[in-house]
Amino acid sequence: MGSRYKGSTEDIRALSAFINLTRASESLLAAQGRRLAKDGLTVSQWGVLEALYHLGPMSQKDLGLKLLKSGGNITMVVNNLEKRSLVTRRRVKGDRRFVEIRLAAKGRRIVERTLPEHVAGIVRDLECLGADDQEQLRR
Amino acid sequence: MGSRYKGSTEDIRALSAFINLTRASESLLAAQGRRLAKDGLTVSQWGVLEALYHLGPMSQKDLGLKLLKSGGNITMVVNNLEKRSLVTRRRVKGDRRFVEIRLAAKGRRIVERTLPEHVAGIVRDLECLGADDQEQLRR
DNA sequence: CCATAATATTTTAATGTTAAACTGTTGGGG
DNA sequence: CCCCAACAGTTTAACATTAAAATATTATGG
Repeated sequence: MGSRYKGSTEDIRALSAFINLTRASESLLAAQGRRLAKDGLTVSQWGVLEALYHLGPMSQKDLGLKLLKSGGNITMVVNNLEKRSLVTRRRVKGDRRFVEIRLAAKGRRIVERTLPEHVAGIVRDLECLGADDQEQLRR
Repeated sequence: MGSRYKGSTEDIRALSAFINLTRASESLLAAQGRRLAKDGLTVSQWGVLEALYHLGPMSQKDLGLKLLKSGGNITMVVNNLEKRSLVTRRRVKGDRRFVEIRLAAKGRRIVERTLPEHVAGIVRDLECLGADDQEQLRR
């Protein structure tokens, strides 16, 4: 949004807040993307791997709910992870509609090797904000 | 990011702030996307139209700097706007490397018709935050 | 003047993203 | 028992996004 909209004071305040929130978020996400790219991963792929690592195997449906993404999107991201043998797909016995996604050994090794570094990156990116600001962000 | 990472208190605070910032931003952007979809526009297309409306004709290079997007991306978004006659492309006399993008009459009408409504939407989405919070967001 | 570096844009290949249509599978009501 | 609604996943079409290679144009140092 441009900064030249001629509106009320509240309008300008809201637009400015919107722009800054969006810019800050994009900037953090881009920084994380650059770090992940060094390990050949995208932000979405990392989201899936980390969810599986912390929560265990789950269906694509659950991954979509967890990551707030559409079913079609999860299919695509899981495809790309499966191609590289980072996760496995298995039809669920008993209800063959579901597919259970599971971290493969290779995927688990990558998560365990890179998790500390990626957490450290986020902490570093956010340390410019004081602890109070970070708390505030969690309103 | 999952909420189960076993790390220090600062780690958890930073991760939590990161998640909330990202979620909030995605949620606002999604709401704006839904509003824009009613007018057949995407968030990116709206960004270009609004920049041209408020700042006047400019090169794709400048659009990219303004919107923080890659050159290839601007080419694509402008293509889609050009197809629908919302903007025009013109090689710049004097330096034919540049392409000047200009709001077409149809594009200008759309912006003028929908700008107030989209600004109102953002204000509405952010009014859950007090004025102080919005100010804080502009740190 | 000219070879070459720099610059703006386009193209390409890969991934992400959604909505909507489509394919199987399951469960329930008649 | 069987039809059909509900549900999980896949596919498709359209758009977004980037990095990197390719094109075209301009500027510049020698």
